[in-house]
Amino acid sequence: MATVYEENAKVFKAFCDEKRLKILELLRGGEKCACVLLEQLDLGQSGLSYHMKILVESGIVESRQEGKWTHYQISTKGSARAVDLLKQLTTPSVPAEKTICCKK
Amino acid sequence: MATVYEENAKVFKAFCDEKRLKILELLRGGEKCACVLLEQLDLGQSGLSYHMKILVESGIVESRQEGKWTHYQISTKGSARAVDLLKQLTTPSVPAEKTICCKK
DNA sequence: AAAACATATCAAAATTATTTGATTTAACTG
DNA sequence: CAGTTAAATCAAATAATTTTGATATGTTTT
Repeated sequence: MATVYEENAKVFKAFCDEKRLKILELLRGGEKCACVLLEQLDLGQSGLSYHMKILVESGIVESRQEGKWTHYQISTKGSARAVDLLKQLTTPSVPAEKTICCKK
Repeated sequence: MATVYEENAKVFKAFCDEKRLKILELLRGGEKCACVLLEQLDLGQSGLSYHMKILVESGIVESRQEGKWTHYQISTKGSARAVDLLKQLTTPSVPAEKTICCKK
């Protein structure tokens, strides 16, 4: 089983890579078929598939099969969850402890 | 010069790694000296330094020098910027284009 | 059913990130 | 000023990610 750290890291993997940010930018314009992404990106077919898998597993993108085509779109829910998580990870835990350290 | 994709990816690198998430968790409890982080984490001195550099460069953490000690804390501004950026990266661009593709 | 097509998966190679130990830099201490 | 300490930097080793090309899977078309 994955630790909570690994689970959380997975969400942000979506945003850690240039290629994936380009894919997300395209998806901001609406749902896209893999074939459309492929012709707009400097990526081979298996490379696109690799990145789409990471995006889907992060929860930020969802896919919809239609015959032999796969359509991808940004997940509103997944994105909202990522925003909440990011806030949580950077918000002080309530009683900000006074750490005494480095006594000279 | 770095692309905007690289710049944006850098922000989220902070959250992509288990060790860095553990560091952020500690910093949620308030400002900490490197020496304190070191004794709470399974990391060597140079390893901690490596990760702190990535965290500082992401803008999520800020450092404060005090004599020979370095103190780290979560940056409120940097975190807010990351949240805004995340929202931006996942929000549909205004007129959601209807993409026609994959005509059978 | 065979051919064509879209996408996923696999394995190997290439690239990038992380860890580790040694060295350096800078600041304090006596 | 010599010695000590905290943290940064460097280089080498290791590990993880990404790319690439080949093959597999599943769907549609003929």
